[in-house]
Amino acid sequence: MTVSRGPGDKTGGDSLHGLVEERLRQAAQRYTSGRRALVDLLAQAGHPLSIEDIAEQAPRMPRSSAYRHLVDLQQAGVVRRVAANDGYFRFELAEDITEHHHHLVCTYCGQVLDVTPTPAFEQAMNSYLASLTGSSGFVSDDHRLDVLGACATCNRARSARRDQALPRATPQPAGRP
Amino acid sequence: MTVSRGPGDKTGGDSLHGLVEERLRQAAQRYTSGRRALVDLLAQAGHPLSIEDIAEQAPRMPRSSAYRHLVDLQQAGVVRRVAANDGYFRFELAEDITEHHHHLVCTYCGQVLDVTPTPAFEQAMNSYLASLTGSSGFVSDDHRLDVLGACATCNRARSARRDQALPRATPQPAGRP
DNA sequence: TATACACTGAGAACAAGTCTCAATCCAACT
DNA sequence: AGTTGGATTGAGACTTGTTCTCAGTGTATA
Repeated sequence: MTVSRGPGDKTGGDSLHGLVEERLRQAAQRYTSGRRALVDLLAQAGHPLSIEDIAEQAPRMPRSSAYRHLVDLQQAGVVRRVAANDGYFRFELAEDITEHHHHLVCTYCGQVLDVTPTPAFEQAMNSYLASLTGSSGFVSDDHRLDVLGACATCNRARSARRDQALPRATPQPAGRP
Repeated sequence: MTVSRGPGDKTGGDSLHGLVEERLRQAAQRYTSGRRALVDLLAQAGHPLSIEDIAEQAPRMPRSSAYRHLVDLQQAGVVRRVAANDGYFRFELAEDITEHHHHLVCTYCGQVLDVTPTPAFEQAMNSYLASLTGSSGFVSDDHRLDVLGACATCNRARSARRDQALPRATPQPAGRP
């Protein structure tokens, strides 16, 4: 498997913007500069972005516009909204635009990394999902696997000083999560 | 695998309350009637409950108390808070009190069901998680798998009238999700 | 009984995400 | 070039799940 921090395989070159433009057109929407900037951000990040991340990297874009663009792009099948464990939404490009992946969620620093599963594991996953329908009647359209743990950096810090407990990321988010 | 709607294997009888009381004691907290009522609710549900579910089934309990109990129980390692795809939190008993399970999330009616994975799949999962450490340096403590799709009821409705699109659960939650 | 501290209820406060509305942009047509 | 209709945008008000505050109540220990 590969851990990526850049755009997925299918997002290289200009095919990404062509694809997005086509999907927006099918939804009777335009591919304006604001929306293009958002898609660029998501493609370059290579991992789900929070609205805070987006505001940092695109300070000129009002949040209401960012949220609206994300809704529009989601409805056009370009963006997927994922609920992280801290209760805040994060946004990423749809999997059929990048590629199927899972998330490595570091519970110490809060970082989310993308990881592409091995074919062997995806095969096991698919036969498992198929068996669900037989036993429960549940028909699966999609799945999401989040692996919780410590990223390489935090793990090094953790083993460097085993006597001290590392602080966890956002244990009790203040205000409305 | 089994799809459960009742308490997990380890929650039968009175061992559940003894275990919870012990964990609360270790956190210097009491196992009061309000907290016991919440634990009973979660154990009987057998699937993650929203604050709305809890308010329905325990109308006498103020929400502020319910939230506070859930925070306390979470800190004592009794309850786990899960972020559903609609942006609302749901609450369930910790896995080491019930048993390891995954979630079937119906994207039509919003229902969340628990499902216990097959040993074969869990074995594939474990070797996959182990391989992550080698390739990325990420050390996994835990994982969560959510299967998105249509539950048996919604799937029947979906195939009964293929010409009509079924409404999706909370596609655009009004106000603050 | 006295004391200390944990627990509870009621409601205020907070903030992520959504909605409203007036202004602006853009494509298509004349 | 000018018009027109509809999509897009920015600013800010609004909604509402969740957390915080505070005064009052319960409870264990001495």
